[in-house]
Amino acid sequence: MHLIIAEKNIAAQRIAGFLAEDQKVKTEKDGGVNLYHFNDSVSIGLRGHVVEIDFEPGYSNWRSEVHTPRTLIDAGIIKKPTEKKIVNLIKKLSKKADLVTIATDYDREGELIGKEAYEIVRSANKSVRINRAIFSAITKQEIKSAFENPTEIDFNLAEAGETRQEIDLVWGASLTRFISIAAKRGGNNILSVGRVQSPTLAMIVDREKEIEAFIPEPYWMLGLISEKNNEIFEARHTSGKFWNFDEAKLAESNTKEPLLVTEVKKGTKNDHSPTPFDTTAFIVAASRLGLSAANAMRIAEELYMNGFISYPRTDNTIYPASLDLDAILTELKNSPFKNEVEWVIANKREKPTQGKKSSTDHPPIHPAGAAKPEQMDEQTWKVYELVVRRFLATLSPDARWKTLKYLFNAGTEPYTSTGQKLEYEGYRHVYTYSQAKEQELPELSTGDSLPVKEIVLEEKETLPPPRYSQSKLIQQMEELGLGTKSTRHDVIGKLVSRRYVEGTPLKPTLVGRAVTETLEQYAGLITKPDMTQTIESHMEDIKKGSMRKTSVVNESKGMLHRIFDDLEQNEENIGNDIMDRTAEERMIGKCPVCGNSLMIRKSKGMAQFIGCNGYPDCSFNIGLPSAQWGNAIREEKVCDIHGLRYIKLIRKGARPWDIGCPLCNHINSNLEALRMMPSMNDVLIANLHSENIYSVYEIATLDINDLIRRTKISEAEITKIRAEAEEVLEILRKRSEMRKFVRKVIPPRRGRSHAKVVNAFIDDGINEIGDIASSDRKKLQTLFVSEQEAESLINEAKAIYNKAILKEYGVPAVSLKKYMESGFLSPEDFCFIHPAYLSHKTGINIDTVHKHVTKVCEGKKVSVPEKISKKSFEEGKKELLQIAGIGEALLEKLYMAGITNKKSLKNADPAILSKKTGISKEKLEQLQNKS
DNA sequence: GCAAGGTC
Repeated sequence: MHLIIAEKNIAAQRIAGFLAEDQKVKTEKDGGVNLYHFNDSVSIGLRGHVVEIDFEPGYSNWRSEVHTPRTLIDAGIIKKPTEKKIVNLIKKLSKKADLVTIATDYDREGELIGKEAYEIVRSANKSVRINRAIFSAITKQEIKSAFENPTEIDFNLAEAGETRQEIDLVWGASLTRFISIAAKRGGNNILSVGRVQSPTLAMIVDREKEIEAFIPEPYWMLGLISEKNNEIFEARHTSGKFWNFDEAKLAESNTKEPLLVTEVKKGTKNDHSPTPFDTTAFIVAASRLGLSAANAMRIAEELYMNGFISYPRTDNTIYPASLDLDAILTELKNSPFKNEVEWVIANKREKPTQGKKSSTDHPPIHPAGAAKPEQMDEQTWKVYELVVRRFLATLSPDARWKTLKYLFNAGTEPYTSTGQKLEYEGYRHVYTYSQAKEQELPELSTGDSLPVKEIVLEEKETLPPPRYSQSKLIQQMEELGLGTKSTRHDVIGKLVSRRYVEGTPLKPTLVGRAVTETLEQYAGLITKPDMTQTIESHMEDIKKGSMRKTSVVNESKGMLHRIFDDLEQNEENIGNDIMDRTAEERMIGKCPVCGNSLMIRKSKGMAQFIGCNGYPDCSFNIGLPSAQWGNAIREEKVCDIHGLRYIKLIRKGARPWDIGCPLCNHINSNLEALRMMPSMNDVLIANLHSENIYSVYEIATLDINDLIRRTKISEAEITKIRAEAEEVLEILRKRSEMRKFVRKVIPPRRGRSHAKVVNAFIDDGINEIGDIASSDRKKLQTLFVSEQEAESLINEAKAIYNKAILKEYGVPAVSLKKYMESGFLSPEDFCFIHPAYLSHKTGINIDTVHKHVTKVCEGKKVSVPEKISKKSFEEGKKELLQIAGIGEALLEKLYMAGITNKKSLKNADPAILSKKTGISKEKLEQLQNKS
């Protein structure tokens, strides 16, 4: 059997299709992994890397005294599978294979992924032949020739990839841990460091500093307005920017009518058709349609998976010869772009355009199938259309512009005007995105003498360089060799999620700045693109065989050790410095009570709140929703009323939760509860607010003398208000318990949030779980709850309610659990089921059962059953079991009816006993006779 | 919990 291993499922599928020729390919699914069988071959796709490197066990505790961040440098490194199913499947298939072909992508990572597959195969089959197929596009022609001329895995190239992996892990993990620990940050707030992310962040920080340091310079632009045959046009002074006002003024005063045409230059300008899309060019073009880099890639991947466009991760801007461009054109005739396609066929340029980069792994991004707008959402269609139009443009002739330039004299001053007109639209017929504009000028001849209608001297200022847009940053990263086509947009996403940068365009946060500056001071190497460039050149050497992984990695580790010498000596300073410089990020304004700073604070666990920096002297604070709903961060916007920064909660994979002004929010969310107090009125509320008391909780818990002093209300009155507040708190506590309960029992539905249900309950007077327990199904059904849900709500509520009551009566929790497990759920069960049965079923000692029963019956005010001593209970049990025909099962039934010994059995009325126990009358009489 | 690189 011939086993073929591709880099991804879709490649495996297409390779099978091409190699099978007219044979049928049979798809088999094995644990979510596809296998493609044809002839005597099986093709399977990896998912990129299926193994990952990590430190050997023992290094996972960040706070370890022994395994400090520095020790990661020399820690052992292991490979561990990340895709166990695929790895195991390959092992299984390898045992049956007599030839294995590695058909991963033809680039460095592809070679490493191939080597990973090779090692998996070898671990299961020591002797099978393993070769390598290389191809730069998954076309029939390339695949067939790759499999007819297989080569061997390039282990040097794969080793180059492993070198990069190890250096990245060791540097990234050790520095990330060090700086996070120094700045006392953990969990969601760690400070990450990496070969690619740190220089990228530094670029954004540097740009921000340039902008801050920028001093605008004034300059002046001199122009005039003239006309010919009622056609108005502008001319500008040939000096362009005047940096000196006096010079500009002089030129202005020397400008005199008439405006004499001294020269007319006519020409044409070639407007080259755009080159094929690589990933970066695609992202740039998509950003002009308003898409973020990550969105553009997500949509492109979706289009690719559906067969509408080719593989979107490529560095290639030259179509490979094997790509059948005419076939794609033919296919596109079935799309809404039929007219454009026919125009391209009729006007096709001799050779398609090409860019500078040809790489070996994938062709440029091009359409792969005809789509219709109905098959996808609007945005996806826009991206598809972009890819189609770009493809068509690369086959279309250049556009041509007619250019026109006039030179003038006005007095002693030289002026000029330029115009351009599209002479031949060329590719612009199909590629409608770029916006070069026509500039019309009237027809003039040398010697024409024209009026000067107006002279315009404008003062302007130079502008700072712009912040990076995502697409600009990606272009810059590519230029510097940072990241790859597949990872650049992710890196930006990482900087955003670490809260190093924010906004569009990208602006560094204080954290981003502090980390960059710290790294620049102590570990400059990791903040510069040079590190990547050095690694790249070493990888080139490893690939050629003139260097080995160990020496490159060891040299790199040596440098890292020297960095740590410095870092460890300054750990405290570094930590304090970062903490000081980022504190402001958490400040949201002045405390209304004492004027100190209010800060976003986190307590242990998920709790977060806004607290005063003056704590413990000032205890003003505002609660925030738990961090499970997102990390609280401040926004730019400031509240008009309170002067506090707005707050939002951010969480991975969720929309941000806008809190707005935390104090406004705090006031509003407490108003309803305040009004639940009978004595509350607007005057009292205003009084409390003016003292910065906003919640029922504060009224109930603040020091009473403090309360009196601040509100100037009499002690008697305050005591009454406080009692009311305590009652309201109790109601709120029960409501919140009920809210949690409802959330647990019934699932949310579209248009029916838990809040909606609970609010309907409260409006209807249902305030606590006990109210639900005593409610009826019909009533609940009018409150957004289905019949079934109503039933389970009531049942569950009863269980909880009963449990609470039993506890209150004094049944201890441990025993209660045993009763519940045996199905004794309500207080009634305790009073009306015989203690013998209770004891038998639960295994609880009869004395103890009697104690519990007594407590419950007294609590319920019903008579307590007669006590049976343990001794007589045991003896009775022995007696009964000695009677032939009575076993454990029958004994249980007898206990249910209160029969606990031979005597009570003998004296019982068999008819009544039969009813109570379900044992037939005849059988009972038989037993009575035997006893 | 950490990197960067694949892919979904």
